[in-house]
Order: sequence, then structure tokens, then C-alpha cells
Amino acid sequence: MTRMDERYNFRESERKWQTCWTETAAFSAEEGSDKPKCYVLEMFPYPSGRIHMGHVRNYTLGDVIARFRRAQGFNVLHPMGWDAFGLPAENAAIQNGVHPAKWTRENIQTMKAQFQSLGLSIDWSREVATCEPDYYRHEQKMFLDFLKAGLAYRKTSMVNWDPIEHTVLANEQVIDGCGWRSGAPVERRELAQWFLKITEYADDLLSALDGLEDWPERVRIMQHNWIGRSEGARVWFDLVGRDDKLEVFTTRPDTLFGAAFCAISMNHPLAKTLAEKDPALRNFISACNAAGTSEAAIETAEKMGYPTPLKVRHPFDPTWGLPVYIANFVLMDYGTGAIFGCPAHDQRDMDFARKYGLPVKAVVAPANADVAAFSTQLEAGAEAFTGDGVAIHSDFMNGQGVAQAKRTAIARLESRGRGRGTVQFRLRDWGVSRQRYWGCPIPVIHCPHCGAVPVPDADLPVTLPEDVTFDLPGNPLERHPTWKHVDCPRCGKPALRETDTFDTFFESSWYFARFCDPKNTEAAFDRAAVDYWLPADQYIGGIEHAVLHLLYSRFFTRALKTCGYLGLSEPFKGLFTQGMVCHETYRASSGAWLCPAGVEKRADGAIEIAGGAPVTLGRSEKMSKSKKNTVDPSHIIETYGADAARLFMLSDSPPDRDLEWTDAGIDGAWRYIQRLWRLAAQPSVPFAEFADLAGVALAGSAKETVAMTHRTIAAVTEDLSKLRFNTAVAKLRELSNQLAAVKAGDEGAATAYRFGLDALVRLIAPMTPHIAEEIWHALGNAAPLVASDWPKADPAWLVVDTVTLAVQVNGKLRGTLDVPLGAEAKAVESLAMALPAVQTHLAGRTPKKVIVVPNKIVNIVG
RNA sequence: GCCCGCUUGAUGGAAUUGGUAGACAUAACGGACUUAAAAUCCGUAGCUCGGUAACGGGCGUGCCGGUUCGACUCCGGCAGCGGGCACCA
Repeated sequence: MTRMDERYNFRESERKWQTCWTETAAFSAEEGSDKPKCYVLEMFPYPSGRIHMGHVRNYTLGDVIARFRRAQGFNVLHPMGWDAFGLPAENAAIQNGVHPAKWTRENIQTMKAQFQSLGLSIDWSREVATCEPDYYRHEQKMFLDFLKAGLAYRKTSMVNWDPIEHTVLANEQVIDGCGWRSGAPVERRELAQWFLKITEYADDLLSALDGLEDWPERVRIMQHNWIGRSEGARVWFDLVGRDDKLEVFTTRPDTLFGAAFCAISMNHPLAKTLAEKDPALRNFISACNAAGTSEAAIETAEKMGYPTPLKVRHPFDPTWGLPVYIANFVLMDYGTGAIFGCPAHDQRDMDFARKYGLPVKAVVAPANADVAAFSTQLEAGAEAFTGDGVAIHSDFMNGQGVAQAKRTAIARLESRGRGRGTVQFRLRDWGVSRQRYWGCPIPVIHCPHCGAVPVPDADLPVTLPEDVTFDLPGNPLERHPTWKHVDCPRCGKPALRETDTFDTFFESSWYFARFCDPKNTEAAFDRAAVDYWLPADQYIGGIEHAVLHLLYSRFFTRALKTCGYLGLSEPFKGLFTQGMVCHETYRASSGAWLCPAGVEKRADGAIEIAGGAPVTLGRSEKMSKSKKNTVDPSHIIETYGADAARLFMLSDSPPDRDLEWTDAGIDGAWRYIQRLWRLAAQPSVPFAEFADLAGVALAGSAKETVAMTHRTIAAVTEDLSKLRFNTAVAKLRELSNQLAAVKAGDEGAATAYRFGLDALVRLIAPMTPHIAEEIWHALGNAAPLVASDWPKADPAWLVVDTVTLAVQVNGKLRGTLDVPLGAEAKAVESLAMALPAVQTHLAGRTPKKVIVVPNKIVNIVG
């Protein structure tokens, strides 16, 4: 073998192998391969500037899987791209005067180089950036197809409007009722927006969650709650003295006989009509709007009602009239924007009734309750009864349980033409319009004569103009001198382009499909390519996308299926949500956050390195710029190497839990890398040329090493398949410890050592690929390790011939017993009874019972 | 308020899913090597009581209770921490 240096030079080695992998295109996905496929995908990054530790963790996890599967003989697709549209690019443009395109492309270059320095097994030939027209042109086409299929539509709705920035804000960008950047109180405004009809698939998106067995339960529950299916009824109340009806949604049609009032949203069409002629009502509405939309404001906001002159007739008794209120707690965008109130069986309705002096009538009582006494108590109190029970004071429903009464009420409503059973979802259609420059233009032209006209296919893509300015607030596309002025494709008269762009979640809803065929200019992707590669076998990313991105992608895949783009509904077969990377926080006495690099920890506390002022240690939190508790990955890679950084990411915590970044941890990983090198460069035993065990007699530590090597191969293979990287690392360290303990004098030591070392290097390669290649090469292998197969455990070596049994007396461990595998219970029992410790603890008693679990344990009950 | 997690040595965590709790690390301590330090190597270590010692006893997986020959693991109740949703009719 080649001579090995005493110390491992990671800088030289990492650069060398990265170049080798690139030059040999070692990670290209094969076209037309007959190997089984494996699509490994991490959520693609937003090119914000530089990579952070969260990226390192995310892409390391995916890379281990990709390398492991490749070694196992899969045709692996492991691509990378850039979620390149978004607000930060525009903010940079406003603050620093740099064009969003330039800023984004430069960030991509920087981050790509950083990812490459991590040694990720990415097929870079498939790289895509969503801000390029050759990407977004396809989603413009998709949108037009959605439009044709009735899956996209335009609607006027209430939005969060920032009066300083002149733009709509997403709900996530409204903090305590104010714009996240301007700080100005957000206004509710009505605006015409484009929507995607995600509700069309609500039932399927919900029921298909059960089939996503390789998704975390947590994510499925979150999506389940987000979709929020509830069964109930729409009920039509006739308006007294008018021809129209008030439509109400309820989940409790069984309590209709307890109705005391109806309430409608202040945005309900009826309320608007009334407000036109009623200044007091207008005051009421603006007072409610001013109350704010933050959670805290909602929490404390009083339930307020405004009595209208309207009255409605009860659906089961036309002589029974109910008042109609306009109430601040009724939402226009859930159900029908109108409710009926049953104070006795809904706490909020009860509060409302008490405040406005409305009647309370009990219509459900617990089974076996004294109906008269229960009713009297309930109707006098302030607490609603929402539990299960039977209908009372409810005419034809009396005596029925809640579930049965609901069915009876719905049947009656339907037969009388006063309502129908229905399913209501909490999920709302996805508003995709953004008054932003740095996004994909919505391919529509507004014509004063023809309305909203789709841009003809031949005119796609609609590209963003580059000559825009950011010196004024608002959308630069809106004030661009020429861009929006076009002729109507239908009538040819002057018309205006849509100046809104798509929400950035649009791009990320289909990029996984583009990776299957990224260079296609004719179509978004070739059908055969997505049929082969999709679904992604393993998708990895942060839990923060549990609902938004992951739900949008599931919807998009269904919509694309409806439009004939592909043939499947679920894009991600397996999902893994990794934990955050955390770090201790530090604060100066002034309260200012301090960087870890500027703080020195001592036995008696921490101080600022510059100046020596005392520092307050805070709890460990997710690394963030605002708390300054970040560690720069590039600095770590330069100091310790990519392999050490990768190993630390994998070794300390299970991947789904938060990882605490510590200096000691990265030091430990670095030391292990060096130790691994010494196992090859300065072995305790001069090892053999080949790891060929045929005909080699083994004894003592040599035999144990071979046995442990086989056990480790089996265990690590199992651990990696189940993403248990931390325990895989622990087992590899145990094998390292075993190699260091091989005794030169034991028979077969040289071969056993070489055998163990070979396996160790191959098993650790997915985690620390550079040093693995370096050792592999130094051991005399001509072909690179990335082209080598995954080791296989010999089942014969996994069978043990003796086992150590625990011997308990009354459930307490009193000794152990080495017996042959499968030893007979009777024999084991007498051996156990013969143990001195057992006799001591029995203290002369005769055992009542002896439990022998073969190959595991003996418990003597005395 | 509703839903979901989590709680094991000084620390991160392991435990073949009901069968020897604390693997593997980190920090610590003791020793070897060294003029010294770093690096490296060897060793100790859950807590506690008894003993000079070898060793032996008791207690121990957030708390209380249950099932079982046997519980970190299953069941019931409680607490603490974290997360998601929230005027959803």
C-alpha cells in the first residue's frame, strides 16, 4: 500500500475528492437504467446570501441517504435547486439599490460553492433556479391550464393591506396587527385576487393522509386540523317581510329548537346593504375593524352585536320569529358568514345571550338526567352544556341522542326544503396574487371590453422587465412606463397586463417534478420522466413547512394530474422533518445579544472577550441572526473540515430532534476523524494486504473483531435505512474501539484487522465521504469508493453460539449465566439455582415459580 | 380553550419495542508519555449506605397509583417544558 502521512490533511483531501467526483460525474442520475430508482430530495433553499447550520444539517441528512442508497445499487436522483423568488431580494433592492436578479444570482453562486465544499453528492447538471424564465414559463402554462379546468379563478376578498408599503401582506407578515416591516397598522381591504381551488380536493387531501405511512404522524395531524372537516347542515331562514332567505351553517342542527337569534358577519352582503342607510351601523363596523386582527386582540375583544331591524322565521315553526344581529365574531370566510345562536349549548352564544338579554332554552340533557331540574339550572346559569345527551323540548327529535337527532333534523330540513346536510371545511382557497415585483408574472391581460383574458400560449413566457426602480413604495411593475400596456389578445384594443405576481409557494409546489426533466424546453417535464422518478422516495426538510408547502405541493400534484401532466396524487412517499440547530444565547448587561465568538466561558461564568464585561448565559435557542447565536458553516469547514462538520451533525442527537451546537461537539467529531486516520496510518497491528478471510484461522481478539464487523455491518445498514444516524455513528465508534484493541499475537489478527478496517471505511463513507475515499485509496484500491458496493453481513457470523442470561430473584438481578444458545429451560433452571448469589437471596426458601425466557432471562420467584 | 410531542447520570443521548437501564460520546477526575504544554494512550465514574479493602446492601428513567414473575417501555391520574391551531358556528 501507499505510504500514509501521520496526520490527515483534510483541506487537501477534501478538495481532491470533490474535484474527482465532479470530473467523473459520480453522482449523475442514470437515464434508462434497469436499477431500482431512489429519489432523495431535501427542501430546496432560498438563496438568502450564505448557508447556515440548518442547511448543513438538512443537506447532510439527505446526502447520507443518497450515498447509502447509491452504494446499495439504486439509481439515485439527488438534485439541488433554488427557490429564487421572494421578498428578501426586493428588500435588498430597496435598501442597497442592487437589482433583485443580480442579488439573487450572486447569492446562488456563493451558496453553491458553500454546498460544494460540504462534499454533497448532488447531480448539479439538474440545477434549477425558479427565477429564470425557462423555469417559470412552465408554471404560467400550468396556471392557464388550471384556469381552463376551473381550478383557478378571480375573486374579490378581504386582505391585509399595508398602507405604507402599498402591498398586500400574508397573514404571517402581520404581527400584532401591524406590518412586519413598516410597523403601520394593517388595514382590511377588499381586493380582486387570483385563487387556486385547493378546496376542490379538500376531501381527498384529507383522506389520503391515511395512506402517507412514511410521514411523521405530527405532520399528518397538522394537515388534518388545517383542512378541518366538519359535518353539519346549511339551514335557510326566511327573512320576514322579504323574498330572500338567510343561509346559515351549523354543526348542531339538533339544537335548532334552542335557537335564540341569528348573527351575520359585518362583511355579509346583508350587513353591507343595511350599512348604506344606517350611520350607527357604519360606526359599529369601523369600531370592530379598528380592534385589530392580532391573536391577543382577538383573545380580549369583546363579543359585540348590533341589532338589525331584520327578523327571520324558524325553519321548523314559521310563526316563531328570531332577531338578526350583526356580530363581530362571525367570520365571512367560514361557512356562509352567518350563524344561528343556541345559547344553552354553545358557550359563545350563551355569553352573547346574557349580554343582550336573549332567551336561553335547554334542548339537550344528559342521558338519565332529571329534565326539569337540569333545564331550570341550565337556563338560569351562565355555562352552556356542550356534552353528549338526548334531545328535549325538541318536538319530533325528543329522546334521540345527539348524533341521531342531527340526522333527524337534517332529514326534516331537506324534506321541507329548508336546508340540507353538508360538509364544511376550514381550508380556504389559496390566494396566489402578490403586489410584488420579484415573482412570476401572472399571465393574464385585463381588457376593458373582454375582461380577464389569458395570455396566448404563443406569447409565453411573460417575462419580468429588468429596467425597474425601487425608489418608490409599491409594485415597480405597476409604474413601469411600458410593460403593462398591451393590446388585448382577443379584441386587439388597448388593455393592461396583470401586474401581480404569484406567491412564491407557487414555484416550490412543482419543482420536485421539474428535477425529473430539468432541461425540457417544450414542456414542464416529460411524462415518462416523472412516471419513472416520482414520487420522491425520501423528502427532508423543516417542520415549519408542515402545512403550507407540503399541503400546496399535494394539491398541485392533484391539479397537475387533473390537467394531464402526470399520473400520481402524492408527490412525497417518505417525509422526514429534521430538528433545528440550536446554540446557547449570550447577553451583555445592556441586554444586547452577543455572538458566541465574542464570549469566553469560564468556570465562574462568562465574560466578553473584548473588555471582560460579564455576560448573561441564556437558554439554547434556534440559531438566528436576531439573537446572534449563529455559527458560520464556512468557518467550521475551514477549521475542522466538511467531514467533521457532517459527522457532528449526525452523531449527537437523533435527526428529528433539536441539535445543540457546541464547540466540544465539533472538537469531538474532529478528533474522531483523526482517530479514524490513525487506524489506517498507524495501526496497532500490521494489517494484511487483502481483507480475504478464506482459509484464515481466527482466535481471540481477531475472531471477536470479525464477528463484531459483521454485526456492525448489519446494524449500521439497518440504522441508515431507518434514518437513525446517531446510533449508526455510535456503532461505528465501537468498531473503531475494537480495531484499536486487536492483539497482534492473536491468530489471524492481521487479516481480521484489515477486514474490519475495510468495512469501517465503507460504512462510514456516506457520513464522512472524503476521509473514507482517502483511506480507501491509501489501502491500495484503484477505483473510488463512490463506485464501490455496500458491504454485506455474513449471516453465519451473526449467529452466536453462547448467550449471557440475566438471573433474577424476585425481579432483581442477582447474577448472569453463560449458556449455549437454545439451552433447555430445565438445564438453565438448575444452573441458575446453583448460583451462590441466588441461594443467598432465596435465604433457604423454596422457589414458588421459576420463569425461564429462552436466551434472555431467568426469574426465580421465591 | 382544543390538538400533538417531550421529561433517563454533570451534559447530548442508548436500550433488540415487556426481559442485565445508562451503549456511544462530551465534560470531569486519576495515571502514562513529555523539560513543559498540546496531542495521544490507559484507567475511574448513576446516587447512596456499610467496610481499611476485596466486596456487599439499598434506591434509581418527572410525580402518584395500577397491570405483570418482571415496566424507561403498557394502563389511569397529575405536574413541568416545547410545538401547532384558535372568534371555525
